[in-house]
Amino acid sequence: MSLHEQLTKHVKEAVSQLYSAELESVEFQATRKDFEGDTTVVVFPMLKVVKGNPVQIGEAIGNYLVEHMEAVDRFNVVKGFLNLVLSDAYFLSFFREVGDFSNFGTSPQGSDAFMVEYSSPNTNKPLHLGHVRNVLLGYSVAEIIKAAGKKVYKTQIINDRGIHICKSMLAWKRFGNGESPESTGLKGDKLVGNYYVRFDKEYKEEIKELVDKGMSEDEAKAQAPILLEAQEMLRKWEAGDEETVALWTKMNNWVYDGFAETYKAVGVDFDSYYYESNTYLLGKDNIAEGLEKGVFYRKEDGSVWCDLTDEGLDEKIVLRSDGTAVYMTQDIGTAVQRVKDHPDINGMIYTVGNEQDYHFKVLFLILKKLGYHWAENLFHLSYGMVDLPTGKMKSREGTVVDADDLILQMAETARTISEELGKIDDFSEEEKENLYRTIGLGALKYFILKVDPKKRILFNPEESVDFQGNTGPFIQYTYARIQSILRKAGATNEVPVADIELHEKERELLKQLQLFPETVQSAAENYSPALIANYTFDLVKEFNSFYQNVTILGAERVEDKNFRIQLSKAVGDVIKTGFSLLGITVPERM
RNA sequence: GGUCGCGUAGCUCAGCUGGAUAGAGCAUCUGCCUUCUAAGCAGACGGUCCCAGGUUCGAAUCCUGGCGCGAUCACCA
Repeated sequence: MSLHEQLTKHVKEAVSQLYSAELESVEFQATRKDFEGDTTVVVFPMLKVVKGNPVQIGEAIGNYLVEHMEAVDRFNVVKGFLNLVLSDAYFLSFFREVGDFSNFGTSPQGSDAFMVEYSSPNTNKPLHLGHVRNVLLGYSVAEIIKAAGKKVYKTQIINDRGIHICKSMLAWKRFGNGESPESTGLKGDKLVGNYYVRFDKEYKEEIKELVDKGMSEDEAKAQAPILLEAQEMLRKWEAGDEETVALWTKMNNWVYDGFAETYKAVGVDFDSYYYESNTYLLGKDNIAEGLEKGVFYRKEDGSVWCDLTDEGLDEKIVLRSDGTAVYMTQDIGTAVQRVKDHPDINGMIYTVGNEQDYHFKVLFLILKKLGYHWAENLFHLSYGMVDLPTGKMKSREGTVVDADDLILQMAETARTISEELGKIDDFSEEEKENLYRTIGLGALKYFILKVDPKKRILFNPEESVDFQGNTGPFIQYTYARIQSILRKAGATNEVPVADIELHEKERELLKQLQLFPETVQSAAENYSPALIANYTFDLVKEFNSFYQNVTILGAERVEDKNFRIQLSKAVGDVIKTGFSLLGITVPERM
């Protein structure tokens, strides 16, 4: 039973015995820094069932708790707030019970399985900062859910077909002179991306020419020869034209190789891949099924619709009049297919930008109407755009922050700072490069994940990302600092923790450590890596304060020294676990 | 125009299902390395929580109406 559960029980008893009234629940909050106490019972809500002065009620309950609970040492009442001071024995027993903190806060895997979709790129351009946010969020949420005891499948849907893919194919065919990643030394996704940009350039020139000849802007956009040719290419692809499909396969593979490199650099992975070229025809059976069930209806022209006006939404098309699939059809089919492929799935999380909020609202509703049991557990992990000071990023116009460049740049910043500090001069070149990458990625990931996903992020490449204060490197630094202490301390893990009197800073640390498991649960329930980031930051701040104010290795009494070393190790373990949930690794030295 | 999201210190952000004098970091300014890593610690400065009503013993938080920013309203994906 957790402390709050025990307290709740006793507070209810107290109220029952003293006032013969029954409380529904007891409200707690963290005690404010300016008052003495470790946790606070709020008396005000009790006034509904207990008549009287909140201070007196607080005093009475406080006395009862001190008498009946060993964990409660003493208390004070301010207004309607009953501040409880917990006993050292309570904190020490918590610390002893956990013992090994290396997996503290995480739950063993249960049978409930979830699928997390993220990344989901187009195969006509390299990954940029927007994808980075997506990938980091998706990966982190997957790890958090895993830590909360669920089985997780990470997946993505790859948009590998369509007119936009044909555009880069066509430009390469026309202007590429047979260039390849090997011949140019370019990453495959970069090479293909260049041709996508090239297409747009040619397209714009053709439009301009046509407009100069007197055509209207709209007409010119529709009639530009290069566009017509791309559309023809798409038709050929759909018809299975050998040459087109071969080119498509070749160029997509270049892109996949490039993506794989980027994913590896970022440190994310996937358990399965779904390709739109395989799934874009899916869903028609589900539409037929829905028609039978009366979930959908057919219009005169043959198109099929879902009426969502009762839910406050519109009517939504799910199948074109010519019988072909739309985006929605495909997404219905893909979802069903995924559950077929993984029968233990009981829910799915889609990491997709907030411009698709409406789409997913509709998709989830339709899947529910179709009666799938797992449709109750669908979540759109929606996130805000990453904007630059100059405005929105546009691949076609080349105004993007490239993911690979960004990672390199962050590592460079780490190098500059590290070299100035000169603490790792004895490292080999390879060790140094690894460390710079670790720190650079730590800075970038933390920068993005500490923010509520719903909020837009303004990324200023000039000002870059901080390495001080509430940042990844600050937390990594604290971890390295702890490891340094542990190296100097030698092995003390097996020494039992004595019944010592706790220092204020030690109490604060133990309190913070205690919060970790519920933080992980809460992060999983809210799909929020930011909760983990903020928790870890608070823990680290607390530790640094402890570190600067209390000597660890220099403690006079050996019991204090042993405890402080073990406490430091526990904090290090939790930092490591917390950061692993954000996809951030921690260095032994920095 | 309809719908959804966001609006908290100069800047970047925390503030869970309403609770004490609204918190961090950056920036600015003060101190602290002969002692466990100063990417640190201790402190100062900095706020009409967008505005106006309402509910409540109590509102940054909930409700209503405005304002500002963004997204979205295709037989596109």
